Amino acid sequence: MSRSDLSQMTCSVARTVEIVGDSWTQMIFREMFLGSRRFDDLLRHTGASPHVLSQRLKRLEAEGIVVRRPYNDRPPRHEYKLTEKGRDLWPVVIALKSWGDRWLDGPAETPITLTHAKCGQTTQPQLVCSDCGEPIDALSCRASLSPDMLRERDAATPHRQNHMKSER
Amino acid sequence: MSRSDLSQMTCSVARTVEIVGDSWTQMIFREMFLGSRRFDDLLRHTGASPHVLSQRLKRLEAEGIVVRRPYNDRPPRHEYKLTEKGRDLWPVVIALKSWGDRWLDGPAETPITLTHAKCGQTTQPQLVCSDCGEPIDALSCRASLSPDMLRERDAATPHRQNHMKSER
DNA sequence: CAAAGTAACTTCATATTTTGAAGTGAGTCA
DNA sequence: TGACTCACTTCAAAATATGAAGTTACTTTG
Repeated sequence: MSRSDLSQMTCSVARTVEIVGDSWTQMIFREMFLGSRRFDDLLRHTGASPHVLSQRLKRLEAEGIVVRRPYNDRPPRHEYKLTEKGRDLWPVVIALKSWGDRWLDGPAETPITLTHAKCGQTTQPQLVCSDCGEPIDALSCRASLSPDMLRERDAATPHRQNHMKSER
Repeated sequence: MSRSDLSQMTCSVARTVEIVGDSWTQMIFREMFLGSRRFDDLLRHTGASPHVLSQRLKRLEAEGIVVRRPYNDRPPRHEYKLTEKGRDLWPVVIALKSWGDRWLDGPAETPITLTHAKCGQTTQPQLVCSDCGEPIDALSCRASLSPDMLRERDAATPHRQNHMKSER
């Protein structure tokens, strides 16, 4: 039982990070949202090693985020597709892209341009309040924690315990 | 020059992932958005080891995402704060939280509740089109890639080169 | 004023993971 | 028959993480 087990935490951010919080997984999502389906395409386009890609895809499959299925019988060929659960991670990738476009030096031309099918316009997705519809950011929101989560956050970590308390 | 160098890529997602695409960094952001400033608080609340926390904070400081500054001279004490560049990563953390709340089994009560200061209501931030204001998702958008990025994506990776081409 | 505590780290030995290259197997294509 | 493609697996070496313990510079408590 190495590493602090994020998957058992109360916090939904922690549990999500445990599943999708690594570079290659995030690169895989970018690629899948751009349309890659096949192992070799993901390999070439993400730059991951075959070993890492294989591990990540297995994990994502086990989590129900991608499905692996044959698209050809002879020779046996497989493709990986995002499930609805997987497609719903789109906002994560978009948030990464938006931040990079704004804050990192890059090419003059935005590397990925999004077009909204319904309105036909180029779009830069924005976060808004579900209640009033106004744009929302870190400074305009207050977070409150459930009792369970407060308890968990206050608990001491394995290393660095509270030595003094209760010899009892 | 180990590992494929994501920081040199054209894609803004790749360059962002290189900086913030690991579990502990993402846990640090969650914590800082919840108000933690001090090393020991981040240590306790994220569950990271001191070594990892120290490395990550140095990195984030070098990237201008957090600032380290004294809040006390005698004894010397420091705090870490998000810069505007750092605060602007809020949508990433919110996207992770929203996905976790929707898709992962967790406690009945949402561990983190957000309240929008301006309208005073509980909110679940949503992504909308910057042009028409309608909710937007993976299926309602089309991505197009810049020539630079297309070229990069098609290039062969270091391992797995194209052996046959151009004996001359 | 000595002992205990606290914040913010660093160091260290061990364990785990990643990397990059090479290999494998099933089947097609020329 | 031989070359090739896809989808991986295996491997050794390198990099990174883990968890415990130690360090430094002070303050607080008895």
